[in-house]
Amino acid sequence: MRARRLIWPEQSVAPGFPLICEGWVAATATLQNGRRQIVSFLLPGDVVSTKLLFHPHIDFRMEAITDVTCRIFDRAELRALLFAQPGLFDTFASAWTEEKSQAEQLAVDLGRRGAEERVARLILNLMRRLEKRGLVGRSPIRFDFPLRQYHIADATGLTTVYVNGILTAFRDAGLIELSERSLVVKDLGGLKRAASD
Amino acid sequence: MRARRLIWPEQSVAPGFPLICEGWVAATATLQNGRRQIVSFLLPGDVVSTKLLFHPHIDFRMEAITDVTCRIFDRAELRALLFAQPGLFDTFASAWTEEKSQAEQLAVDLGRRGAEERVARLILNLMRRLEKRGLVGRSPIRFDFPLRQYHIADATGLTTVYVNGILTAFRDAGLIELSERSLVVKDLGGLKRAASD
DNA sequence: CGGCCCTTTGACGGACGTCAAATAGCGTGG
DNA sequence: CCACGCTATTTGACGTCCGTCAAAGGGCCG
Repeated sequence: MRARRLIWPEQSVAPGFPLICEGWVAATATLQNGRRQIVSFLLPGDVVSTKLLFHPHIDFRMEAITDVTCRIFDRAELRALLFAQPGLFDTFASAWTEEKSQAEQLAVDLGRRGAEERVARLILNLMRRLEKRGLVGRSPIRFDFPLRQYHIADATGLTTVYVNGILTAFRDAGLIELSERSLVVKDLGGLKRAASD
Repeated sequence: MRARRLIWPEQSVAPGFPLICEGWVAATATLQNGRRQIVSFLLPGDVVSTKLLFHPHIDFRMEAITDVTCRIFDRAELRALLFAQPGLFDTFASAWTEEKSQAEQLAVDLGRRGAEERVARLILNLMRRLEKRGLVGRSPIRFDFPLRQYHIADATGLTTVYVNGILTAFRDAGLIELSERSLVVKDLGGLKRAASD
């Protein structure tokens, strides 16, 4: 699927159990007044949502940030496999747990953290998730970062204008470099400190 | 367990798979700087967390709001039962899905809604959940509401002072009556409007 | 009756949003 | 290859929502 395209609209029915192979996807909620909140980013290797195994209903607008390829499994088939293989079920349970934990952490961040903390934590979270996939380069710490500033704003509950100020502050403080859809963490300790983490 | 007592501290190990029989519980995250965020309220009939079936690790501080009684099931036993009875698994999957959905909705509210909306939505959410259990009286719409204003503040990411202002505004607008740990919704339509819902 | 916790109220401050305009990138078509 | 238009970034001035601080009532329990 092409970048910046809607993959699935809100309240639609998923065609099966999709897994992201390449690219980044945003799961976005839209309110009446037009405000948007990104509930999660899906990275390569991520399942769209574990709940789709049992409820084919998509809760959020799914939007391709980059070009995306995904593979769609058959629900019934996969479900049968899950019950047949004990180890596979545990893997699935872990993914499930991880999803919920991410959502709860997001709520805590949005409820009780300041703007800089939120942005710093978003960057660090994405970094950690990409690290598990071997998608982060070491010395310097570098990874693909296709998010626009409005993605960051929608994910952190801020405005693009304010996010922009925070990013330039981070740059000026020598914490990160960000250009060409690529992010370099120049001062990991400093960034973690900004994230209170 | 007695009201206002800690049931389980953060990062502890649950003794099994607990179900709340009576009373209200708050699942709370605490940050270094002392700020708190309530991630969910547990009402009578709620499972503490579906993930405890597979990972006995408690992520949040569990605090009794009222006196609480709960029943603790054996993990292994329940897990076996789950795979044996097909219908039971679906019920479980629904509870799982519901938990995640609640967490995501909370994130959206905290990220993109104003203070009044958040408070109104909290009240309506609790009302809907209590309704399913038959714990809401009709004409007038009335239910037990044991939350202190600081609970509301911690759940909505606000301060007690500001929450207080909102509640008096709701009272002055004739939307609710709140006293003696009991809440009457006097103008459901108005409250829903305040919640943009 | 006294102490503690909770609620209520007011004045003030700050973090973040809004509005606006200029600049910079980026893709598309001639 | 250049020109054009759209979209994204950047910057500044100003506004507002909500937080902070402080103090004065209420309620409840010992």
